[in-house]
Amino acid sequence: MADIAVQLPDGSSRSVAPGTTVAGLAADIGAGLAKAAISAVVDGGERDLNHQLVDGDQVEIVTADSEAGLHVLRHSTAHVLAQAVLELWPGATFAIGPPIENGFYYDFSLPDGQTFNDDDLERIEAKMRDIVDADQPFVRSEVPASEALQLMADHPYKRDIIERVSSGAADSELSTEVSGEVISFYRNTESFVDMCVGPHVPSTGRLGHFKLMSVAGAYWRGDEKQPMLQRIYGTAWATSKQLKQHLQRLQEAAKRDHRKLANELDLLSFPSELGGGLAIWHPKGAIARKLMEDDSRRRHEDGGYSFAYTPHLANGNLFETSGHLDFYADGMYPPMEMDNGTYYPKPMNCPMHVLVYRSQQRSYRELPLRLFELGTVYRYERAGTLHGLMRIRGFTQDDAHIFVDQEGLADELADLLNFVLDVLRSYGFDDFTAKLSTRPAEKSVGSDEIWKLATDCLVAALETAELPYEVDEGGGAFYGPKIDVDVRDAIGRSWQLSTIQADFALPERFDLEYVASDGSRKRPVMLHRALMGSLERFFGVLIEHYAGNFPLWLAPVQVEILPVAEEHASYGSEIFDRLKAAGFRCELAEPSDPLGKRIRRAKTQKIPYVLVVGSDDASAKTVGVNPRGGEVERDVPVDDFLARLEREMGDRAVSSSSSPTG
RNA sequence: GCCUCCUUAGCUCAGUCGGUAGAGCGCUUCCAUGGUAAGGAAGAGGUCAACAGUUCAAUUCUGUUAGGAGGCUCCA
Repeated sequence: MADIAVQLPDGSSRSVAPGTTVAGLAADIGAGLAKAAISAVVDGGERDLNHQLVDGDQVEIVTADSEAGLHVLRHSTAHVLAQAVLELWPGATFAIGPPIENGFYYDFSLPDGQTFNDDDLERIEAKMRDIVDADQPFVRSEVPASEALQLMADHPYKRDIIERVSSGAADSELSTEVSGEVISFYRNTESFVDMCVGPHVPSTGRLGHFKLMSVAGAYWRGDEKQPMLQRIYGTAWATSKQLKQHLQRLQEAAKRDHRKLANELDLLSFPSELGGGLAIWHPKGAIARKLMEDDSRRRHEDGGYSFAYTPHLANGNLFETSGHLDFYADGMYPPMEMDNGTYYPKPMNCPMHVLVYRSQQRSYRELPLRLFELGTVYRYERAGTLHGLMRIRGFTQDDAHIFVDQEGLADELADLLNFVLDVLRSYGFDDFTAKLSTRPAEKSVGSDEIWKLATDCLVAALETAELPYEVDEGGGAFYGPKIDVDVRDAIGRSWQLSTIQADFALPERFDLEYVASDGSRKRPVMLHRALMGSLERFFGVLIEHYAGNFPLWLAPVQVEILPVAEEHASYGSEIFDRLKAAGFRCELAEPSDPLGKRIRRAKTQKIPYVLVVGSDDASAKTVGVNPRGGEVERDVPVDDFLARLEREMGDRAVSSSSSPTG
């Protein structure tokens, strides 16, 4: 029989004997590849290593160092998890177990309402190691749906999947489980078989660099009304080194956790007496916050914004008109009955800014009218969703509402996006991605023309700013399109911070107008935008981004001055006075504790500069400089050190000196 | 709201197979005067998250509540 030819990804063709499997092809190409091979993509479809090739196949061999290969490893590890659980808990049933970022999970339901606890994870993991050591093959078979239902007779969730798939109702969530007319299964032993599209590693011996991480509840099909299953999360990698690195990354992230650092650096706290999701800012956190607020106000002043102040409570009528009581009541704090009205803590600032706009007749000459406020709002977030500063019930937005005519929309949005990026850059973020959310299919307010105009302007702004973006087609709110800006932090995590949202609904609801140049009454477009989002959350992100090492301008204490001994105390306070007069935040540590102890204390507080001053310094008017993360420098003239501080402040130094008027 | 886990001194954590508790840091006082990451000693500090139940006895076991962590769901 003649050889068959298969195409490789580099465009070359290779002849192999008929009946050759993917594994055989890999071995034919090289021993290294044979060893690294996990699965293959044949003519666009994922296949196992023992899949037989036919003439003309386009073959790409997948190895564990690729994302696809890791996916297969993780998926196979999930099967091993399921096998272990089903062996350890007779009568247990299983649902789905897909690979996810960094690992996998599997959902189970245990008999008699049993649940997993943390100790169970160790038992399960030990059982999984046994299965890996046994090097069981993953044997594929394909059967029609009717037979599949019999095979999974004891597993109602699997049967549910089969029924949904065979009726064509399956969604993408199940794409790793089943697809198509026939249902495929992978059998590892006489007793363990799992329904699965595959592909899988050839045998469990290929696995092993995994760790079970946690147990959690998860609703069947992600639906609150469905039964809650027991989900086990694990992480899995191609090598033990990768696994170790992943666990180290988790540790690094844990070290930066803003809740931990906020406590260690005495920035703020969440006393239980206050209630969940509410923070108090301690003096050191409050200084940083004030600096952020001052910086924000200065930038808005320079950027042509007018300021507004609005109260924390409003009569319910306002939120009736704005529509928040219709659409957002679940997110609002409960009402207070008083006088002859019902009052609510405000969940948004926008209705109040609308009232500012409407307080007088507006002319086109006033547009764009930009109203800015550090506005504190209260939202009822469900108890289980609260998370430090990241998800909180009372918070302050750097909120602005811009009222603009259609002619001015394009310029305003372009300027606005630059303004956003400038602010983010000033906090050391430089890796941005954006998401454009467009008109939803179901229902929306506003004409086709206005939607098109606003969306086009947003696209133009993104392109002018050369910001990479993806489009969430139909993902916008019913009242207008928006741009979300994500930033990547110092350890590569992505945070959604800024939002620019067009709103065609509120101007309508509040009947907003301006007088156009031809004397006619027109309706403005309203833009909502927040740069930092909430100050609280932004500060949380900053703490993690900087790992608590705030840049000089933002550090609660910028310089710690340590006189070596009692006799240097007066020189120490001389330095303190000079730095303070120059506008820097300093602390002078009395020499009652040993020098080493005082240095350690300042270092653990992550203070940017520790100055040690002794006899040499007093006579020569110098300081010893111990910079955060740098080498000790001796005999630095005080003037030089001051100049260095001022340089490092950059354009933030402006806030401490009075700007000329006139 | 749901699932799992957690709550012991100001902080970080031990511990008690049921007989009301310890360490380090921090704080106070005394000694030590030290040139770049923890000097020494003494002292104060706890209704073992709260409430209820079982028990001769509960910080420990059980239940409820509150708060926290990780998930799920939610985030107009």
